[in-house]
Amino acid sequence: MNKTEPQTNLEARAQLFKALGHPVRLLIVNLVQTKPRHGEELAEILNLNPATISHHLSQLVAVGLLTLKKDQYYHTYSLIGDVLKKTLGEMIRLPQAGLMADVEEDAYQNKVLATFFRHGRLLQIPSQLKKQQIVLHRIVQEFEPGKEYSEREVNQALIEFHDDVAYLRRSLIDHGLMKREAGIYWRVVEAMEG
Amino acid sequence: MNKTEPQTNLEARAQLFKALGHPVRLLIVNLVQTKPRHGEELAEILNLNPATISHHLSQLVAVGLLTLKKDQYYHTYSLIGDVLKKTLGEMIRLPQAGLMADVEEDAYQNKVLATFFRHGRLLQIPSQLKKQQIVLHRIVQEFEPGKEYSEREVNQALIEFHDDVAYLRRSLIDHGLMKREAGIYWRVVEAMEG
DNA sequence: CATTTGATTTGATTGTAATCAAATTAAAAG
DNA sequence: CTTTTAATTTGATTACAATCAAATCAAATG
Repeated sequence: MNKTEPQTNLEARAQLFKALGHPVRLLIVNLVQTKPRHGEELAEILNLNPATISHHLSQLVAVGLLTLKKDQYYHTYSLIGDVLKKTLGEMIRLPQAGLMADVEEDAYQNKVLATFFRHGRLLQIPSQLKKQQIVLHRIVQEFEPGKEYSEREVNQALIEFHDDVAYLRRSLIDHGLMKREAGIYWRVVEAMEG
Repeated sequence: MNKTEPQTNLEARAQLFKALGHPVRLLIVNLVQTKPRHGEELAEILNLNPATISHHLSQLVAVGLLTLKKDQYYHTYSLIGDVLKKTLGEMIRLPQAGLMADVEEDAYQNKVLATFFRHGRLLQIPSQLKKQQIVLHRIVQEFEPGKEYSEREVNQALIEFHDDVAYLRRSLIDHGLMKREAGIYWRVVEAMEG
Protein backbone atom coordinates (compact mmCIF):
# COMPACT_ATOMS: atom_id res chain seq x y z
CA MET A 1 0.00 0.00 0.00
CA ASN A 2 2.61 2.42 1.08
CA LYS A 3 4.47 2.79 -2.16
CA THR A 4 7.35 5.20 -1.88
CA GLU A 5 6.36 8.15 -3.95
CA PRO A 6 8.52 8.61 -7.01
CA GLN A 7 9.64 12.10 -6.11
CA THR A 8 10.70 12.99 -9.58
CA ASN A 9 8.80 16.15 -9.03
CA LEU A 10 10.86 19.21 -8.32
CA GLU A 11 8.28 20.92 -6.21
CA ALA A 12 7.65 17.83 -4.13
CA ARG A 13 11.31 17.50 -3.26
CA ALA A 14 11.55 21.12 -2.34
CA GLN A 15 8.57 20.60 -0.07
CA LEU A 16 10.28 17.72 1.66
CA PHE A 17 13.36 19.78 2.39
CA LYS A 18 11.26 22.72 3.41
CA ALA A 19 9.42 20.55 5.87
CA LEU A 20 12.77 19.72 7.45
CA GLY A 21 13.87 23.33 7.34
CA HIS A 22 12.55 24.36 10.69
CA PRO A 23 14.11 23.64 14.09
CA VAL A 24 10.81 22.68 15.70
CA ARG A 25 10.07 20.17 12.98
CA LEU A 26 13.56 18.69 13.23
CA LEU A 27 12.98 18.25 16.93
CA ILE A 28 9.63 16.65 16.30
CA VAL A 29 11.14 14.16 13.90
CA ASN A 30 13.78 13.30 16.47
CA LEU A 31 11.31 12.97 19.27
CA VAL A 32 8.98 10.84 17.21
CA GLN A 33 11.88 8.72 16.10
CA THR A 34 12.62 7.46 19.59
CA LYS A 35 8.98 6.44 19.93
CA PRO A 36 5.63 7.31 18.40
CA ARG A 37 4.04 10.22 20.18
CA HIS A 38 0.86 12.23 20.16
CA GLY A 39 0.44 15.93 19.74
CA GLU A 40 -0.12 17.09 23.26
CA GLU A 41 2.97 15.26 24.39
CA LEU A 42 5.06 17.10 21.81
CA ALA A 43 3.43 20.41 22.66
CA GLU A 44 4.35 19.86 26.28
CA ILE A 45 7.95 18.87 25.62
CA LEU A 46 8.57 21.66 23.17
CA ASN A 47 6.59 24.17 25.15
CA LEU A 48 4.48 25.26 22.22
CA ASN A 49 0.79 25.72 21.68
CA PRO A 50 -0.96 22.53 20.49
CA ALA A 51 -2.24 24.44 17.47
CA THR A 52 1.32 25.19 16.44
CA ILE A 53 2.38 21.58 16.86
CA SER A 54 -0.61 20.45 14.86
CA HIS A 55 0.44 22.75 12.07
CA HIS A 56 3.99 21.41 12.05
CA LEU A 57 2.82 17.82 12.20
CA SER A 58 0.52 18.24 9.24
CA GLN A 59 3.45 19.45 7.17
CA LEU A 60 5.54 16.46 8.13
CA VAL A 61 2.71 14.11 7.26
CA ALA A 62 2.08 15.90 3.98
CA VAL A 63 5.61 15.21 2.75
CA GLY A 64 5.48 11.62 3.93
CA LEU A 65 7.91 11.75 6.83
CA LEU A 66 5.36 10.86 9.47
CA THR A 67 2.23 8.75 9.59
CA LEU A 68 -0.78 9.26 11.71
CA LYS A 69 -2.65 6.55 13.56
CA LYS A 70 -5.86 7.44 15.36
CA ASP A 71 -6.32 5.65 18.61
CA GLN A 72 -9.07 6.61 21.04
CA TYR A 73 -8.85 10.35 20.98
CA TYR A 74 -5.12 10.32 20.57
CA HIS A 75 -3.48 10.96 17.24
CA THR A 76 -0.24 9.07 17.33
CA TYR A 77 2.47 10.08 14.92
CA SER A 78 5.29 7.77 13.90
CA LEU A 79 8.30 8.12 11.69
CA ILE A 80 8.44 6.62 8.22
CA GLY A 81 11.96 5.36 7.85
CA ASP A 82 12.29 4.81 4.10
CA VAL A 83 13.11 8.28 2.97
CA LEU A 84 15.70 8.79 5.64
CA LYS A 85 17.97 6.15 4.17
CA LYS A 86 18.57 8.12 1.02
CA THR A 87 21.52 10.43 0.84
CA LEU A 88 21.07 14.14 0.41
CA GLY A 89 22.69 13.80 -2.98
CA GLU A 90 20.14 11.26 -4.11
CA MET A 91 17.33 13.48 -2.92
CA ILE A 92 18.72 16.51 -4.65
CA ARG A 93 19.82 15.01 -7.94
CA LEU A 94 17.29 15.34 -10.70
CA PRO A 95 17.51 12.86 -13.56
CA GLN A 96 20.24 14.30 -15.70
CA ALA A 97 18.49 13.83 -19.00
CA GLY A 98 15.27 15.32 -17.82
CA LEU A 99 16.69 18.31 -16.03
CA MET A 100 16.37 20.93 -18.70
CA ALA A 101 13.09 19.50 -19.83
CA ASP A 102 11.81 19.75 -16.28
CA VAL A 103 12.87 23.35 -16.08
CA GLU A 104 11.05 24.22 -19.23
CA GLU A 105 8.07 22.14 -18.28
CA ASP A 106 7.81 23.90 -14.97
CA ALA A 107 8.22 27.26 -16.61
CA TYR A 108 5.35 26.44 -18.93
CA GLN A 109 3.13 25.22 -16.13
CA ASN A 110 3.85 28.29 -14.08
CA LYS A 111 2.94 30.48 -16.99
CA VAL A 112 -0.35 28.69 -17.41
CA LEU A 113 -1.08 28.87 -13.70
CA ALA A 114 -0.21 32.55 -13.65
CA THR A 115 -2.63 33.12 -16.50
CA PHE A 116 -5.60 31.42 -14.93
CA PHE A 117 -5.08 32.15 -11.25
CA ARG A 118 -5.24 35.52 -9.54
CA HIS A 119 -4.83 35.73 -5.81
CA GLY A 120 -5.28 31.99 -5.53
CA ARG A 121 -8.59 32.05 -7.36
CA LEU A 122 -9.37 30.58 -10.73
CA LEU A 123 -10.42 33.37 -13.08
CA GLN A 124 -11.78 31.03 -15.68
CA ILE A 125 -11.66 27.33 -16.36
CA PRO A 126 -9.37 26.73 -19.36
CA SER A 127 -10.97 25.06 -22.30
CA GLN A 128 -7.78 23.63 -23.77
CA LEU A 129 -7.26 20.18 -22.37
CA LYS A 130 -3.57 20.59 -21.54
CA LYS A 131 -4.11 23.79 -19.65
CA GLN A 132 -7.10 22.34 -17.89
CA GLN A 133 -4.90 19.46 -16.82
CA ILE A 134 -2.32 21.79 -15.34
CA VAL A 135 -4.91 23.83 -13.51
CA LEU A 136 -6.66 20.76 -12.11
CA HIS A 137 -3.37 19.27 -11.08
CA ARG A 138 -2.80 22.38 -9.02
CA ILE A 139 -6.26 22.27 -7.49
CA VAL A 140 -6.11 18.61 -6.53
CA GLN A 141 -3.10 19.41 -4.33
CA GLU A 142 -5.63 20.76 -1.85
CA PHE A 143 -6.75 17.22 -1.11
CA GLU A 144 -4.68 15.06 1.12
CA PRO A 145 -3.81 11.70 -0.43
CA GLY A 146 -5.44 8.81 1.36
CA LYS A 147 -8.01 10.98 3.11
CA GLU A 148 -11.70 10.51 2.43
CA TYR A 149 -13.98 13.46 1.67
CA SER A 150 -17.71 13.85 1.56
CA GLU A 151 -19.16 15.65 -1.43
CA ARG A 152 -19.86 18.62 0.82
CA GLU A 153 -16.20 18.76 1.86
CA VAL A 154 -15.08 18.55 -1.74
CA ASN A 155 -17.39 21.40 -2.61
CA GLN A 156 -16.11 23.47 0.25
CA ALA A 157 -12.56 23.04 -0.98
CA LEU A 158 -13.43 23.80 -4.59
CA ILE A 159 -15.53 26.89 -3.94
CA GLU A 160 -12.27 28.55 -2.90
CA PHE A 161 -11.15 28.33 -6.50
CA HIS A 162 -14.24 28.84 -8.60
CA ASP A 163 -18.00 29.09 -8.29
CA ASP A 164 -18.71 26.33 -10.75
CA VAL A 165 -17.95 23.68 -8.21
CA ALA A 166 -19.89 20.95 -9.94
CA TYR A 167 -17.88 21.31 -13.12
CA LEU A 168 -14.58 21.31 -11.28
CA ARG A 169 -15.61 18.23 -9.33
CA ARG A 170 -16.58 16.38 -12.45
CA SER A 171 -13.38 17.43 -14.21
CA LEU A 172 -11.25 16.12 -11.38
CA ILE A 173 -12.94 12.74 -11.77
CA ASP A 174 -12.73 12.84 -15.56
CA HIS A 175 -9.02 13.60 -15.51
CA GLY A 176 -8.49 10.73 -13.10
CA LEU A 177 -7.19 13.00 -10.38
CA MET A 178 -9.87 11.98 -7.91
CA LYS A 179 -12.17 9.01 -7.52
CA ARG A 180 -15.65 8.63 -6.13
CA GLU A 181 -17.48 5.69 -4.65
CA ALA A 182 -20.74 5.73 -2.73
CA GLY A 183 -20.59 9.48 -2.27
CA ILE A 184 -17.04 9.35 -0.91
CA TYR A 185 -14.23 11.11 -2.76
CA TRP A 186 -10.49 10.63 -2.50
CA ARG A 187 -7.43 11.87 -4.29
CA VAL A 188 -5.64 9.57 -6.68
CA VAL A 189 -1.89 9.70 -6.27
CA GLU A 190 -0.30 9.67 -9.70
CA ALA A 191 2.92 7.82 -10.33
CA MET A 192 4.48 10.87 -11.98
CA GLU A 193 3.88 11.98 -15.49
CA GLY A 194 3.88 15.20 -17.39
CA MET B 1 33.93 24.44 26.80
CA ASN B 2 32.45 25.40 23.51
CA LYS B 3 29.01 23.99 24.11
CA THR B 4 27.35 25.62 21.13
CA GLU B 5 28.55 23.56 18.24
CA PRO B 6 27.51 24.77 14.81
CA GLN B 7 27.20 21.48 13.01
CA THR B 8 25.46 19.68 15.82
CA ASN B 9 23.44 22.83 16.20
CA LEU B 10 19.79 22.45 15.61
CA GLU B 11 19.44 25.80 13.95
CA ALA B 12 22.31 25.17 11.55
CA ARG B 13 20.79 21.92 10.33
CA ALA B 14 17.43 23.53 9.87
CA GLN B 15 19.14 26.20 7.81
CA LEU B 16 20.72 23.59 5.58
CA PHE B 17 17.39 21.95 4.89
CA LYS B 18 15.74 25.30 4.45
CA ALA B 19 18.32 26.22 1.85
CA LEU B 20 17.32 23.11 -0.08
CA GLY B 21 13.65 23.80 0.43
CA HIS B 22 13.10 25.90 -2.64
CA PRO B 23 12.71 24.64 -6.22
CA VAL B 24 14.99 27.29 -7.67
CA ARG B 25 17.77 26.41 -5.28
CA LEU B 26 17.37 22.71 -6.00
CA LEU B 27 17.72 23.51 -9.65
CA ILE B 28 20.77 25.63 -8.99
CA VAL B 29 22.43 22.82 -7.08
CA ASN B 30 21.72 20.46 -9.93
CA LEU B 31 22.97 22.85 -12.55
CA VAL B 32 26.12 23.62 -10.62
CA GLN B 33 26.69 19.95 -10.04
CA THR B 34 27.14 19.17 -13.71
CA LYS B 35 29.73 21.94 -13.91
CA PRO B 36 30.70 25.07 -12.01
CA ARG B 37 28.75 28.06 -13.24
CA HIS B 38 28.51 31.77 -12.68
CA GLY B 39 25.50 33.80 -11.73
CA GLU B 40 24.47 35.30 -15.02
CA GLU B 41 24.50 31.88 -16.63
CA LEU B 42 22.13 30.57 -14.00
CA ALA B 43 19.94 33.64 -14.26
CA GLU B 44 19.67 33.05 -17.98
CA ILE B 45 18.89 29.36 -17.76
CA LEU B 46 16.35 29.79 -15.01
CA ASN B 47 14.94 32.95 -16.48
CA LEU B 48 15.22 34.91 -13.26
CA ASN B 49 16.61 38.29 -12.39
CA PRO B 50 20.33 38.17 -11.51
CA ALA B 51 19.53 39.77 -8.16
CA THR B 52 17.26 36.88 -7.32
CA ILE B 53 19.87 34.33 -8.31
CA SER B 54 22.44 36.15 -6.25
CA HIS B 55 20.18 35.93 -3.27
CA HIS B 56 19.66 32.21 -3.70
CA LEU B 57 23.35 31.58 -4.24
CA SER B 58 24.32 33.39 -1.08
CA GLN B 59 22.04 31.12 0.89
CA LEU B 60 23.57 28.03 -0.62
CA VAL B 61 27.05 29.30 0.14
CA ALA B 62 26.04 30.24 3.67
CA VAL B 63 25.06 26.66 4.52
CA GLY B 64 28.17 25.27 2.88
CA LEU B 65 26.66 23.59 -0.14
CA LEU B 66 28.45 25.76 -2.68
CA THR B 67 31.78 27.53 -2.83
CA LEU B 68 32.62 30.69 -4.61
CA LYS B 69 35.75 31.33 -6.68
CA LYS B 70 36.32 34.78 -8.05
CA ASP B 71 37.83 34.81 -11.48
CA GLN B 72 38.07 37.99 -13.51
CA TYR B 73 34.68 39.49 -13.00
CA TYR B 74 33.01 36.14 -12.88
CA HIS B 75 31.96 34.57 -9.62
CA THR B 76 32.07 30.88 -10.24
CA TYR B 77 30.08 28.66 -7.94
CA SER B 78 30.83 24.98 -7.47
CA LEU B 79 29.26 22.21 -5.48
CA ILE B 80 30.79 20.93 -2.27
CA GLY B 81 30.21 17.21 -2.37
CA ASP B 82 30.84 16.14 1.22
CA VAL B 83 27.51 16.90 2.77
CA LEU B 84 25.61 15.24 -0.01
CA LYS B 85 26.95 11.82 0.88
CA LYS B 86 25.20 11.78 4.21
CA THR B 87 21.78 10.24 4.47
CA LEU B 88 18.79 12.31 5.43
CA GLY B 89 18.59 10.29 8.61
CA GLU B 90 22.12 11.20 9.59
CA MET B 91 21.43 14.84 8.95
CA ILE B 92 18.24 14.81 10.95
CA ARG B 93 19.29 12.72 13.91
CA LEU B 94 20.43 14.71 16.87
CA PRO B 95 22.73 12.98 19.35
CA GLN B 96 20.28 11.00 21.41
CA ALA B 97 21.82 11.86 24.74
CA GLY B 98 22.00 15.53 24.03
CA LEU B 99 18.57 15.94 22.54
CA MET B 100 16.71 17.18 25.54
CA ALA B 101 19.68 19.19 26.67
CA ASP B 102 19.76 20.90 23.28
CA VAL B 103 16.11 21.75 23.55
CA GLU B 104 16.60 23.33 26.91
CA GLU B 105 19.81 25.01 25.81
CA ASP B 106 18.06 26.52 22.84
CA ALA B 107 15.15 27.62 24.99
CA TYR B 108 17.53 29.35 27.34
CA GLN B 109 19.39 31.06 24.53
CA ASN B 110 16.18 32.25 22.97
CA LYS B 111 15.11 33.69 26.27
CA VAL B 112 18.37 35.58 26.62
CA LEU B 113 18.18 36.82 23.05
CA ALA B 114 14.61 37.91 23.55
CA THR B 115 15.66 39.85 26.62
CA PHE B 116 18.48 41.78 25.03
CA PHE B 117 17.22 42.24 21.48
CA ARG B 118 14.27 44.29 20.38
CA HIS B 119 13.50 44.61 16.71
CA GLY B 120 16.89 43.19 15.83
CA ARG B 121 18.70 45.77 17.90
CA LEU B 122 20.71 45.21 21.05
CA LEU B 123 19.09 47.15 23.88
CA GLN B 124 22.07 46.78 26.16
CA ILE B 125 25.24 44.72 26.19
CA PRO B 126 24.88 42.03 28.85
CA SER B 127 27.43 42.15 31.61
CA GLN B 128 27.17 38.50 32.59
CA LEU B 129 29.72 36.55 30.60
CA LYS B 130 27.40 33.72 29.62
CA LYS B 131 24.74 36.03 28.32
CA GLN B 132 27.32 38.12 26.54
CA GLN B 133 28.53 34.97 24.86
CA ILE B 134 25.06 34.13 23.62
CA VAL B 135 24.47 37.63 22.33
CA LEU B 136 27.83 37.80 20.57
CA HIS B 137 27.30 34.39 19.06
CA ARG B 138 24.16 35.76 17.51
CA ILE B 139 25.89 38.89 16.27
CA VAL B 140 28.82 37.08 14.69
CA GLN B 141 26.36 35.23 12.43
CA GLU B 142 26.27 38.44 10.42
CA PHE B 143 29.79 37.77 9.20
CA GLU B 144 30.33 35.26 6.46
CA PRO B 145 32.90 32.61 7.36
CA GLY B 146 36.01 32.85 5.25
CA LYS B 147 35.32 36.37 4.09
CA GLU B 148 37.68 39.19 4.98
CA TYR B 149 36.41 42.48 6.38
CA SER B 150 38.02 45.85 6.84
CA GLU B 151 37.52 47.54 10.19
CA ARG B 152 35.12 49.93 8.49
CA GLU B 153 33.03 47.03 7.24
CA VAL B 154 32.99 45.44 10.66
CA ASN B 155 31.83 48.70 12.16
CA GLN B 156 29.12 49.05 9.58
CA ALA B 157 27.80 45.62 10.45
CA LEU B 158 27.96 46.21 14.19
CA ILE B 159 26.33 49.64 14.20
CA GLU B 160 23.14 47.83 13.20
CA PHE B 161 23.12 46.24 16.64
CA HIS B 162 24.49 48.84 19.02
CA ASP B 163 26.18 52.22 19.03
CA ASP B 164 29.15 51.09 21.07
CA VAL B 165 30.75 49.50 18.06
CA ALA B 166 34.25 49.55 19.46
CA TYR B 167 33.23 47.54 22.50
CA LEU B 168 31.37 44.99 20.44
CA ARG B 169 34.31 44.60 18.09
CA ARG B 170 36.72 44.06 20.94
CA SER B 171 34.34 41.58 22.59
CA LEU B 172 34.07 39.51 19.43
CA ILE B 173 37.86 39.21 19.40
CA ASP B 174 38.05 38.53 23.14
CA HIS B 175 35.49 35.75 22.93
CA GLY B 176 37.42 34.24 20.04
CA LEU B 177 34.55 34.64 17.63
CA MET B 178 36.55 36.81 15.25
CA LYS B 179 40.22 37.35 14.55
CA ARG B 180 42.18 40.35 13.39
CA GLU B 181 45.48 40.66 11.59
CA ALA B 182 46.92 43.75 9.98
CA GLY B 183 43.61 45.56 10.11
CA ILE B 184 41.76 42.68 8.47
CA TYR B 185 39.01 40.89 10.37
CA TRP B 186 37.46 37.50 9.76
CA ARG B 187 35.03 35.23 11.45
CA VAL B 188 36.36 32.21 13.25
CA VAL B 189 34.41 29.11 12.44
CA GLU B 190 34.11 27.03 15.55
CA ALA B 191 35.23 23.48 14.93
CA MET B 192 33.22 20.31 15.51
CA GLU B 193 32.02 18.62 12.38
CA GLY B 194 30.46 15.19 12.11
C1' DC C 1 -26.90 14.18 25.84
C1' DA C 2 -23.56 16.95 28.43
C1' DT C 3 -18.73 16.79 29.71
C1' DT C 4 -14.04 15.89 29.21
C1' DT C 5 -9.94 15.40 26.51
C1' DG C 6 -6.98 15.87 22.72
C1' DA C 7 -6.73 17.59 17.84
C1' DT C 8 -7.68 20.61 14.32
C1' DT C 9 -9.29 24.82 12.10
C1' DT C 10 -9.85 29.76 11.83
C1' DG C 11 -8.49 34.55 12.32
C1' DA C 12 -5.32 37.82 13.53
C1' DT C 13 -0.70 39.13 14.04
C1' DT C 14 3.89 39.19 13.34
C1' DG C 15 7.82 37.79 10.96
C1' DT C 16 10.40 36.11 7.14
C1' DA C 17 11.18 35.01 2.12
C1' DA C 18 11.09 35.78 -2.87
C1' DT C 19 11.26 38.78 -6.38
C1' DC C 20 12.57 42.63 -9.37
C1' DA C 21 14.20 47.40 -10.55
C1' DA C 22 17.49 50.58 -9.61
C1' DA C 23 21.72 51.87 -7.60
C1' DT C 24 26.28 50.38 -6.45
C1' DT C 25 30.54 47.89 -6.65
C1' DA C 26 34.54 45.65 -8.98
C1' DA C 27 37.30 44.01 -12.56
C1' DA C 28 38.79 44.39 -17.26
C1' DA C 29 39.40 46.79 -21.41
C1' DG C 30 39.10 50.67 -24.41
C1' DC D 1 39.34 57.96 -16.60
C1' DT D 2 35.38 56.18 -18.96
C1' DT D 3 32.90 52.29 -20.53
C1' DT D 4 31.58 47.51 -20.27
C1' DT D 5 30.29 43.38 -17.93
C1' DA D 6 28.97 40.60 -14.11
C1' DA D 7 27.66 40.57 -9.17
C1' DT D 8 25.82 42.40 -5.21
C1' DT D 9 23.13 45.49 -2.30
C1' DT D 10 19.12 48.25 -1.32
C1' DG D 11 14.26 49.30 -1.25
C1' DA D 12 9.82 48.16 -2.23
C1' DT D 13 6.35 44.87 -2.96
C1' DT D 14 4.05 40.83 -2.58
C1' DA D 15 3.61 36.28 -0.87
C1' DC D 16 4.07 32.82 2.53
C1' DA D 17 5.16 30.93 7.33
C1' DA D 18 4.91 30.70 12.41
C1' DT D 19 2.49 31.48 16.27
C1' DC D 20 -1.27 31.73 19.60
C1' DA D 21 -6.11 32.30 21.27
C1' DA D 22 -10.55 31.07 20.49
C1' DA D 23 -13.82 28.27 18.23
C1' DT D 24 -14.90 23.86 16.52
C1' DC D 25 -14.63 18.90 16.15
C1' DA D 26 -14.58 13.94 17.51
C1' DA D 27 -14.11 10.21 20.58
C1' DA D 28 -14.85 8.46 25.06
C1' DT D 29 -17.23 8.64 29.44
C1' DG D 30 -20.25 9.72 32.89
